Amino acid sequence: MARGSETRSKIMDIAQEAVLAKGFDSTSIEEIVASAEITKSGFFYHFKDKNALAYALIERHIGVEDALFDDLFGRARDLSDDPLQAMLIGLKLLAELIEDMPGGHPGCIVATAAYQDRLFNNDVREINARAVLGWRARFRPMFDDIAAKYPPREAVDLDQLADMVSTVIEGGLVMGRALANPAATSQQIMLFRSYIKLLFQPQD
Amino acid sequence: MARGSETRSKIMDIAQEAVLAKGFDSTSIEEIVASAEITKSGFFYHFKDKNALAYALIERHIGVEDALFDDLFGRARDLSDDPLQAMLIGLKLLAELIEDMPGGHPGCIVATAAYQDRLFNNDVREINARAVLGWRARFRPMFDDIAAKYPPREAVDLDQLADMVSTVIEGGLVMGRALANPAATSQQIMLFRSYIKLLFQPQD
DNA sequence: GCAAAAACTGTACTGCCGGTATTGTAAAGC
DNA sequence: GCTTTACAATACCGGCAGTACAGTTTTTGC
Repeated sequence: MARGSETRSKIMDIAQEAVLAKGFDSTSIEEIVASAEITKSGFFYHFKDKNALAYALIERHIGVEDALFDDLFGRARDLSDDPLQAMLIGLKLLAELIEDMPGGHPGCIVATAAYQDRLFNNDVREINARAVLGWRARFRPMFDDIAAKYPPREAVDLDQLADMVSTVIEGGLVMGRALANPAATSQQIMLFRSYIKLLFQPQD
Repeated sequence: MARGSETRSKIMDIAQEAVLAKGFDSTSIEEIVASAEITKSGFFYHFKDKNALAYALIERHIGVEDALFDDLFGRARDLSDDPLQAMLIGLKLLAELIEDMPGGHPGCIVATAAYQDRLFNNDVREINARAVLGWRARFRPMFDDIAAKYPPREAVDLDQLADMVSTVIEGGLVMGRALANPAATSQQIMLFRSYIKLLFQPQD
């Protein structure tokens, strides 16, 4: 029992590091098994193919990220009872968190999956979509609360606004990679925060 | 002269279609040469490796896109002398343009290149970075003009704001793919437009 | 009109990689 | 003590990027 899941997570750890550094397709199974000091048979015992590995990586990542976001926006909510202030604090904390992340954000895995669509099968695409919809489900109620208290100055669809969190992060990661500027993502999050402020905060 | 460049662009046309549909790595050279009715030797006569093909595709795409943006924001500028209004009109036109694009936006090529970083060599990464900086150079002066006339309500870095155009588009494309919703990108552009409006437009 | 360069064809091969197949085996659980 | 789990070992297939090299046609420059 213990032995099996240990090997499995060892494979996943090694794979995740390589995938974040080089991308999914340029990470070979043979390289992973060599690094994990197992044989190919061992790998295929745990994962029926490379898709299954991608699926497992994304699934695990979603869990970690959910816990992280629960903590982060929970703390923000502790710091202010006001839903708008809590959101602004949460976005600031998020920007700081991402900036401090060495070697980039694991969200790359999800984005990579989105772009290499045909490379993956339906299962991987579905769990990827579920992850994005999970973010929407997380942020939408927060924006509902904010909008209930502070009428937005512009008519906006709150689902689309919730999706903008993902958009800015994923887009920011792409920009960060393209420009070799790791700070890009957090800068873009701060701009989004500025938008939220202008959209909901009453003028003095 | 004519024959050579004809074959070359035929290869690129076929490759581009396949890359947009399936991604770069799952488009094989053998498949391209079969479709172009040439031999493998013919392909490698024009492109020394797959990197060179990617480079050529991105380079050509940048040219097309530049012309397209010149036209689009030129028309917007014709419709209004005010820099803010011109920007808002331009973003609206951009959102409509992207929405009407069947089969997604060619910008995918650039984003794919950013994400499959290690898959490509330095040349490809550099031209990709140049493309992103080109967008910044395009939008930054526009925001300078706007900010000179309408002082922004929030302190923002105008380079970062210019980069947000790219961010929202690239992020929107990722979201669109993940959710299988082609409208996502244009919706996100319209949210960015709403931000620009709130940031610069004087309150009544 | 002819030589040289450009634009290929044809064939054969290497090496990496994902995935399959099969046989065997040490350890854990019941 | 028998079965299941968790692998190891070896060998192989097919797809694909890229190379090598020799030969052939088409275009161009003089």
